[in-house]
Amino acid sequence: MGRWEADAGGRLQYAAMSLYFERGYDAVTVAEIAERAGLTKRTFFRHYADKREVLFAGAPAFQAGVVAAVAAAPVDQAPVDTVIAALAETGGAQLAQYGEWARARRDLVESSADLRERALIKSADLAAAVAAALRERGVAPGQATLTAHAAVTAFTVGYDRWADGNGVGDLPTAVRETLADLRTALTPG
Amino acid sequence: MGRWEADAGGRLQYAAMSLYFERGYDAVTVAEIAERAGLTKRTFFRHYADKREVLFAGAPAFQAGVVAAVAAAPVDQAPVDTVIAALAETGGAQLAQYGEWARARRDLVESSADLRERALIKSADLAAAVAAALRERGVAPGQATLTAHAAVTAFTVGYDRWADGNGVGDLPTAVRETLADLRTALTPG
DNA sequence: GACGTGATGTCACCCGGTGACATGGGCACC
DNA sequence: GGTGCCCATGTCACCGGGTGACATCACGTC
Repeated sequence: MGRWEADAGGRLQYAAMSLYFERGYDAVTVAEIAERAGLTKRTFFRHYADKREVLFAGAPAFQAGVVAAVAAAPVDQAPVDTVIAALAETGGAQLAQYGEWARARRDLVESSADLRERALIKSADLAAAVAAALRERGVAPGQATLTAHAAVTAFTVGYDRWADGNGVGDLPTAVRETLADLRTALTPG
Repeated sequence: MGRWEADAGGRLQYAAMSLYFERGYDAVTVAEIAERAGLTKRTFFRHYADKREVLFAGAPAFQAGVVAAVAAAPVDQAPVDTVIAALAETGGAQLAQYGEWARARRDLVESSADLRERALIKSADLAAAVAAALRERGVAPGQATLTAHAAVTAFTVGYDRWADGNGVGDLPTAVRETLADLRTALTPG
């Protein structure tokens, strides 16, 4: 490897993020991203399926990590606790390092309907993968779906709260507290 | 009213649904939809913001109905029960009538990533509106967000279960049962 | 040193979506 | 019963995202 300038995908990602932050998502064109990375529009689309996907490059690795953690967890706890632990720890390992970047990225995603949609489907896909992993462990299908959705909701809201604080504090702790709040919200009156 | 052929929006919606069902979402072009409705592409975009939106024309009314039901509910119950009742009853009134159509529509949405994204953001917007309505009633902000998300999840999953059965059975009942399952899923082990 | 391979470039194209401006039928108002 | 306004629609030109087909070119291999 290394015939052309190395790490074309990484350069494209960096160029895209920089331009999105500078000008806003809508005002940036794929041709401009490619140009800044020293490549062409066509090559951009060989590395990223579309203009949105470049902001979610880490999602597959995160999902794989969570699924692996669920599969490897001991079986002596409630499924929802297994999933929350997997999300909190994988998140702490792969996401928390970005610290204050998290908030800027979150604000960017929130600024565009297209990006919000893409973020939502990433969460939905994550929930579906987690549900499948739970079924693999013998959890009833219906319970697996609901458990996965609830845990991912707790994670997403907890991550948001953590990002709101510019990444100070512990991400896993924020997630676990959010799950506790979710349980409170569902307690019958 | 009635200068040109009446109900351009409705004709466009009917033409779009027909073509989507006939050929699949991706294989249909906006120009074709407009042509079948006896209009032009430009007019389509005056009635619907984009090619996806035509499938979610009822969403604003549904959201408004749910928000109104939440606002009008008695205050002597847990917030999550208020929201579930609002979702179940508004859903029963506005959605359940479609019966077997529901499944076909659901399958269509599921067949396209673009449509799945759009469906997800509609749910997210609904949850945000419900959360706002809860805060209006004095529910703490954090609890409002989580309550709304949980209730919308229960509604969505319950609706899916109901649609899987081709719309037989009672939608509100399916939703309430799903909430009960969600509570079970979150019970600490 | 011919050859295959794989990442990139080039080019032409389709389609979703929009801005600007023209058209023409109904309606109010005189 | 004209006159003029309003507004839904049509027309046209354009931009940008996304793709298919084919060329190119550096590198490793035999």
